[in-house]
Amino acid sequence: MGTISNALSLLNHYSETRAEIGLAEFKQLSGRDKATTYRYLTELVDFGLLEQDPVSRHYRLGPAVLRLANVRESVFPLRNAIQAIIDRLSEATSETAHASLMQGLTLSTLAKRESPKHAARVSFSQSQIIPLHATASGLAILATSDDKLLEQVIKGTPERYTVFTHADEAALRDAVAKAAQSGFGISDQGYEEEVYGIAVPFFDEHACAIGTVAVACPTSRVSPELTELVKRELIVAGRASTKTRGGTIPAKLEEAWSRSGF
Amino acid sequence: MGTISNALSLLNHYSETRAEIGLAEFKQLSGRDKATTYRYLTELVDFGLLEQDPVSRHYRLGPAVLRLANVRESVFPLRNAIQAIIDRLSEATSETAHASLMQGLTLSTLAKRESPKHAARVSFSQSQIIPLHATASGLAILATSDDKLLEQVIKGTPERYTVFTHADEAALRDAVAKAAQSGFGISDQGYEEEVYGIAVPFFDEHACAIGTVAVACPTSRVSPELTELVKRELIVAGRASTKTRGGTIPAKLEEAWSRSGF
DNA sequence: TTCTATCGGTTTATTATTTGAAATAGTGTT
DNA sequence: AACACTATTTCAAATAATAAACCGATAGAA
Repeated sequence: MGTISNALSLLNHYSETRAEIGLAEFKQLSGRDKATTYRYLTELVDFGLLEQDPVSRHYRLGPAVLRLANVRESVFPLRNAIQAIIDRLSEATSETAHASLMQGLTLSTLAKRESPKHAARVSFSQSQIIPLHATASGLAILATSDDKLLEQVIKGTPERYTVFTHADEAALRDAVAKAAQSGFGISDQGYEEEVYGIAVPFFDEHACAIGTVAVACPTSRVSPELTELVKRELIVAGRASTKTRGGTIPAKLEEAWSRSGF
Repeated sequence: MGTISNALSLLNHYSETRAEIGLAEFKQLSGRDKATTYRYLTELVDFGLLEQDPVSRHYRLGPAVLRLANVRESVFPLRNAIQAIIDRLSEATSETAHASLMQGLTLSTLAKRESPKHAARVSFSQSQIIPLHATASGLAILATSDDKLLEQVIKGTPERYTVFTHADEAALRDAVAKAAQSGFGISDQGYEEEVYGIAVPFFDEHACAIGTVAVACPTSRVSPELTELVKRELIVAGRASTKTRGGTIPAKLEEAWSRSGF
């Protein structure tokens, strides 16, 4: 750990519940010399990563973090980052992977990749609008969102796509409960015949599910080994997507995953 | 300038038009040794301010900037609210509007919007660091801040950007005095040719100017009607921004505005 | 008031770390 | 094979960190 890392690590002491930190407190937190801490702070202020309250003389996160975040988003929006995650997910599982973003009461595809490993694979339209009640991604969202969302979906009289679709209220509630319990949204031919999907959501800074990453494969290829691998990779992808967004994963979901043995 | 400032200044090379930068390019840009540059970069990557593309090995702004921005916004919400104000301002004036925050002796862009009404419009880089002496926003700040700020700017030998830049002390003092008198910072091609800007500051709870809202338009489109409209809308936007921040507008500025007939 | 303690900020000499330049390896391109 | 680039090493020279002391302001207690 060099000087830069030491100085930057000061920034990690800020959180939603810690907006301002004074010099003495920083000296305490970092364990370094007061003069050094002070020099770190003034350099961070000079760059704008921190700013100093003129009256309390305490330090808080500065305008530069906003400026940099603006640049990153305008140049490297969420989509590109998620695409990379999806590519990796598809590569690791040798199956079709996709990411979607919440859009009203549906999900819209954000990125996808079909693995070239298998000729028989699930194909996805980039422009597809995905219903919440009939897909793995939808169940993952419903299981980790406010209950009001589920009630809205039920009120909208979910469409039946296949004989396996959870089109009636009881079946849907049951599927959502199962997803909440396991930490994975799973759809066995609920949207299209012969397609088995597994999904996990990713989250924004309020631990609110904003989208999903998912893997879809032909039912003929489903096996305990494959689902185990897919689930493991989905957790990685879900974490990465959440991190990219600067979000946090709710503790409930982490618990569900560890209940499921991950 | 210490190590930290040197390392952080690498981040300033990113902009909307520069998403990824490689090691050799950074060495060029920073003028430092290759090994040092490399050490800087790896430390910035470790913290997450940068991330490295696994294939091109180039560096781009990392997830930490989003995380930090989220923390700052959740604890000190400003950007989202100001963005809405800027959108409205741009909509109402059919011109490019932007907001900036004080950062040391410069301003850093917080939000912007270009009106789609005109094909010929002023484009703004989100990453831009704005000098105080040459821009409408800067003059608005200088006119409503402690005189010490102006003295510091003068001591810093203001750079000349165009033939219109108030680069000498007398011209700058005059421009600031005019801004204080009228209540508006105005820059006629002081920073960029063909760009006319008008700005008003917004304030914190100590009636201290912390940022600006501004409108920029091509000089060819400037007219009494437009400047009148822009000024009216700027006052609205400045009040709204100040209110969002929980600040108060100094009586002096209110008087200047009413002197100007608003 | 005066004494004391705390906090932000600054200085100093000594000690420890970082830097720069050059040399070297690996990698992918032309 | 030559080239351009990232990555890593070496070590004398340059720079930063440390600890301790000190300043000035502020706040509370005697």
